[in-house]
Amino acid sequence: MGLQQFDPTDGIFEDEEVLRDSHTPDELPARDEQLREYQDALKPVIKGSRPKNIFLVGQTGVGKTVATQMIRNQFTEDQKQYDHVDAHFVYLNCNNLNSSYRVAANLVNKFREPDDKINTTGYPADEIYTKLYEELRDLDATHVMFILDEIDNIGTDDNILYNLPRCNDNKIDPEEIYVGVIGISNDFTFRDNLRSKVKDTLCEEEIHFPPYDAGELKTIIRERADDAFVDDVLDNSAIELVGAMAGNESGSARRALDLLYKAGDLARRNGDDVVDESYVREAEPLVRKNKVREELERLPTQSHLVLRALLKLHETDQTPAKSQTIYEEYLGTCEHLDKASKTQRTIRDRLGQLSLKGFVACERRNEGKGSGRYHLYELGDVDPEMIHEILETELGSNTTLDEFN
DNA sequence: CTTCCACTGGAAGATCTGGCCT
DNA sequence: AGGCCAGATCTTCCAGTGGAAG
Repeated sequence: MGLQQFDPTDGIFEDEEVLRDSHTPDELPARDEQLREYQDALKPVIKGSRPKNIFLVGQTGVGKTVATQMIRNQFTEDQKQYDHVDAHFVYLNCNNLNSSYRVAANLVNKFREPDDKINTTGYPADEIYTKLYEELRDLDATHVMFILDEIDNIGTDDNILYNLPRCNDNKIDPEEIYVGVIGISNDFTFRDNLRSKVKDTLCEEEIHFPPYDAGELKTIIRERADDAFVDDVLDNSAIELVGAMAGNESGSARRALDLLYKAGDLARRNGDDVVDESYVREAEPLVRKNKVREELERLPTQSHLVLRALLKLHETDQTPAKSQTIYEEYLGTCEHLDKASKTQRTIRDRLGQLSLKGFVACERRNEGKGSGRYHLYELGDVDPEMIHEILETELGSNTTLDEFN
């Protein structure tokens, strides 16, 4: 059989990009109240006075980032008709930035050309702030609003959140530029762990984004599906089921759209021209499994080694096992694969992390005097086959290097 | 109620990497 | 080159823990 023609159309999707995370929709259903609050909170900026700091909280996939993009676009458009205000928005996703220092360094780079970026380590802490303030002074604008998405990543190191909202007090003349912060977090406890001074300034205006319920999710799905799918392809039963599933579980629109995309993808591969609820059912475990797989792959080498040791114990029916037993198996694994081994304490930390993520199940035992207190570990709710596969590629690839020596 | 086991997990600091500045 | 800086990861040390046994 010869090659088929390349054909941009398929029977299912009109524009599958619409279902992706990067897509900003024109409408944000069921978020009218939040959008109104958001606009109100930005009023001081359009008036040309000192901005308020804004804090958005809500779980993942409930529209915080999308709302911010929409508001930002609207604001940028509206301010064109006024001479007295020229606000810049600087967006930074703090994913993987676990300290104020790194956030500040990344903010500096937001103002710089690609060939002029600074490195994110090596400077004394206050120099980073000095550099940041210099960039701000050089900026030709009346306001700058820093949007710090997933700001909870910085943990308890809240320096940046202390300094930024206060830099108009001493570092930067408000005549030059006003500075405001918009913090976005999906961790509800984050705000409470901040120093109270920081909390008060950052959360001047707090906007809460609740999870979507099934009905709201269906509205969102219908809207997106209109652009994403070829007309009449998406069966109503699929919409109902995706809405119910995502609504039940997380209230996350992102999750609903992931599901919808996967269902469509399955139908396309199957050569079908209707996406109905059976495809959604088929898609659900695949979407979930994919998430787990990605997370497993991202684990550091030491965690992979620990998993490998545990997997071996699992296969020889020696689980659940004490950390001591696992450690001994781990030492054997390291030797076998010619990797440097770490101390027991480190491996205990790894086990703890694995169990937090749910890859490992942990049960505390206490047999009192004579046998003491300890933990028993076994594989968590993960398919051992999948762990095998992943370890093969992550660890096994190193052993094949031997051939080249 | 006290003892005591066999770990657990917090704290502090060592070591290594990668980068800045003079 | 040498001093300094921050992050990441790991080591060392050890007080603390919880509950059955005594």
